Amino acid sequence: MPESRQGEETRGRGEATRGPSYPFRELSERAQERWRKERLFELDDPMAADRRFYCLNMFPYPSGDLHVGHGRNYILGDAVARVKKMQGYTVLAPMGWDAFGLPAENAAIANQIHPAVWTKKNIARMKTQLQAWGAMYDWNREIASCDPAYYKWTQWIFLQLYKRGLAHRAMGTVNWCPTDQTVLANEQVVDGRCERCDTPVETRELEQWYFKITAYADALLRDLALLEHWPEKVRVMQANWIGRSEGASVRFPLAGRDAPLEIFTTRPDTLMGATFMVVAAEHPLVAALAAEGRLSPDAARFVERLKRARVEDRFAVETEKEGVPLGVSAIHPLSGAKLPVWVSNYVLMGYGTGAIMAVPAHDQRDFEFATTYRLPIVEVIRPDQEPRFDGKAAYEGEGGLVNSGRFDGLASGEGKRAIVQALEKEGKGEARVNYRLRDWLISRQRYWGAPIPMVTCPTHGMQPVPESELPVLLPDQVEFKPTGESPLLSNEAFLRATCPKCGGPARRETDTMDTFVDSSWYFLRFLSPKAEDRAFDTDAVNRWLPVNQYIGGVEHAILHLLYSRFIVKVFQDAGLVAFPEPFERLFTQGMITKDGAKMSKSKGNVVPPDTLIERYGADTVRLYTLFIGPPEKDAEWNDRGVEGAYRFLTRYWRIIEEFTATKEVMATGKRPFAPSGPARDLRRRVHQLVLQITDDVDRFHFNTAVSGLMQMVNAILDYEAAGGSLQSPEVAEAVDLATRLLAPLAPHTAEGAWDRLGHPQSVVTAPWPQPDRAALHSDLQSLVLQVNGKVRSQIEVAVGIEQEAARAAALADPRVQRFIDGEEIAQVIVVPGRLVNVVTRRRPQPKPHQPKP
RNA sequence: GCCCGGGUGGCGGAACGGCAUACGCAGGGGACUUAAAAUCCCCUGGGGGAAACCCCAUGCAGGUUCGAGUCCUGCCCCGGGCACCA
Repeated sequence: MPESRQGEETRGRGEATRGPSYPFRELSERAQERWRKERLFELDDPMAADRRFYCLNMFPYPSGDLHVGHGRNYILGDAVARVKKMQGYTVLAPMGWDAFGLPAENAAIANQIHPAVWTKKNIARMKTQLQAWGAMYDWNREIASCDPAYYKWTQWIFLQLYKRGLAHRAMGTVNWCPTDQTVLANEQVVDGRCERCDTPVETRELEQWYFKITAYADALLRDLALLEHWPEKVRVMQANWIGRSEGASVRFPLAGRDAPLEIFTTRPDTLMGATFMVVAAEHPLVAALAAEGRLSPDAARFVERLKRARVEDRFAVETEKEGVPLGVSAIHPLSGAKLPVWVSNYVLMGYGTGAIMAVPAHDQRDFEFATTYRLPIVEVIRPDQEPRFDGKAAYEGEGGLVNSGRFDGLASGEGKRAIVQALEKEGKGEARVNYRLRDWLISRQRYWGAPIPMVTCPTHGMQPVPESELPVLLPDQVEFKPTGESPLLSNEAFLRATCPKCGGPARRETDTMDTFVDSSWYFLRFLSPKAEDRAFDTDAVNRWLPVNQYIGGVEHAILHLLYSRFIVKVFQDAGLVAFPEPFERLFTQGMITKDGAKMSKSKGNVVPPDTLIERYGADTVRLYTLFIGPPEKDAEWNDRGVEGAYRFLTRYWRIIEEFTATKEVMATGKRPFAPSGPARDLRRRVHQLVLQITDDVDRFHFNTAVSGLMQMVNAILDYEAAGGSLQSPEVAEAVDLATRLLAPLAPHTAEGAWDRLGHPQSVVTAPWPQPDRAALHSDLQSLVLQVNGKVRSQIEVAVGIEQEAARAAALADPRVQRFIDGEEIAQVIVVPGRLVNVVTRRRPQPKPHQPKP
């Protein structure tokens, strides 16, 4: 659609506009050019900096266009970086690209464009957008995870984990996305669906690569306590995901078989109430029975049906509990009773051992199953009071042990200890901590990722590629077909490798790594982004990390943040870093919605920043984005609201222009002055706002910081309207303070203003203002007068008034007297400097009431 | 079911236990203009009143307190996370 001709001629808005405006285009261009030229955001020597602040936005996936919702993340980060810089820190604020991943490959399949080309194009586009916002990153440190210079070190990290026994290949039941034609990590399955494309996930038995994150389950859980500056919500989510539970591991011998059936339980106190056993369809016992031909046709059919079912149906809570007996008996380890073993859909292979002891009296799931299949139910826990087991539902609480032989009479806690002890003595079990966390499945049957640096030799088997041969380069020439096999299989030259042991021909691993491996260490790379001889500089990262402020979306609360913590812990154990956690402070910003929904192309509610920046300037968009609401909360975008921010900047700029009309005032502004009356009131207000805004930005309350700046500008304009001169020392001071406070939020405008105010240095390097205590001082203050807690009057009194005097003044106030007339004063509360509350003894009769019509 | 958030004008939201509704948007009225836009000024929670002023209102019901949007108890609703986790 052709743009209006007028839009080109006016410097302000797209429509024909006269009247006051401000030259935002010119200001933006000049400011950005200056920042680049003066290299104000570049860090030359990481080891030289003294007061350091590492401010990091989660690096984006280069999907194409950014919208204003993304902008919130970068604007926040940029504002924080600028505030810290003005507060005297050396700031590191780098940016990069999480550039491997499926969308690039899907674009390749759909449009015959190479993923590398598609990605590069998107990076260029998004970089332009980030710069248009005025977000200033140290572009000298830009990295992209698809760059061989980067993924060489992702591969190196794989080898370090392999060396430490933390990377292994294993057969297992894995999540399979039929649309993306690849396996998924547990963390990438949401409600039984692929987190990326929402396709119901299936399971497959495949051999895959895993990182042993479970070895760090305990440390990852324990060190959440160190993350006091993380949102509580994120810590809770991670703790739930790790899912630690204490209990016991118990081995039930199987009649006629060597291997016992091992189970995990959190309730060893209910052991004597176990009346049957249940295993998952994927349990090795089922496979063994099948192999021996001892699986009944019924059981075989049942197991097959379960394995084929979609994950979302199979594991939904509402799904009916179904089962089939396996015809095998387990021997109770303490009572020796024979317990039938069943296979059922309600036991999951992915948790514990994939087998349970069923205690129907004290577990609702077991109870439902026992009821359905008429299996015996034995009550073994009986509390002193109701509720207790009543035969209608399981009693899941604690209580005294009954029907438990020699354990009768013990309380649950004692019973747990006693039973575990008895099991240990018999060699049938022991206390055990179990985690919900599974190992991290990192191999993907896709092209656009870092190749896993392994080869298979016919004689020496699986061998790691020597570090000296890294990177294993991703070949350009492959066929992109959604076959479910890695496209790398189509490149013969890539497949040919040599065995590092014998030098003979070997076959290269064709799986690539999950992109979350790429992003679990990038924050370390920024300190030495171009280093060719190491992944990162240990001295530099030890000096700069943990990241002081990490900013990103809450959608990464588990995946990226857990993986990064894991990798850093591995590095700490390997002596590569000297800190236990990568991110000191985490801020998760809320989503920006439009028409009540998350912005997406398919919904057609995306607000692109480009036209807004064109029409109102980057600073307007920045200010509105910060003003829209508390940054941690979701907010609804309102195009009209943008105009409010624009009007504010226009008013501010008018002051700047009119003020600088006479520069001599600047000189007087520097001189000490003790104004009185309106000038003094203006100073007090302005310095109060300095205090408030400083507090606001320190606490990430950017919405109220913007509001504070609006109030400051309103105060100056009110001062002028009341007859005050803009060419006055008090306005000179107000303008100076407002400009510095505005600098992190609307940097282009503030930069231009700072220049007009006669400063040779950029406002980026100006010091953050301090309020003048003397200016804050006042001789008079208002005292709120209440009667029985209701505000009835307000008086002006001298600051520091004695309590007794305040009390007397309150009681003397005519309006107060009207309300206490004839009533006895019970009490007078004086809050110094704030209020006086006169409390009367209430009259017994109610106040006269208006009769209803 | 369990664990986090949250519920304040027409809307986004503000408020160390102390003047609820700051700031902005929208709306109404006015000034300027041939007119419109832009800009500027005034009004704008509900009810009553000519006015002074009074009453009511922060999801609901209680409680603590001289005083509660804020703290406590119980509920309702909305958003998010986890979930046959043994």
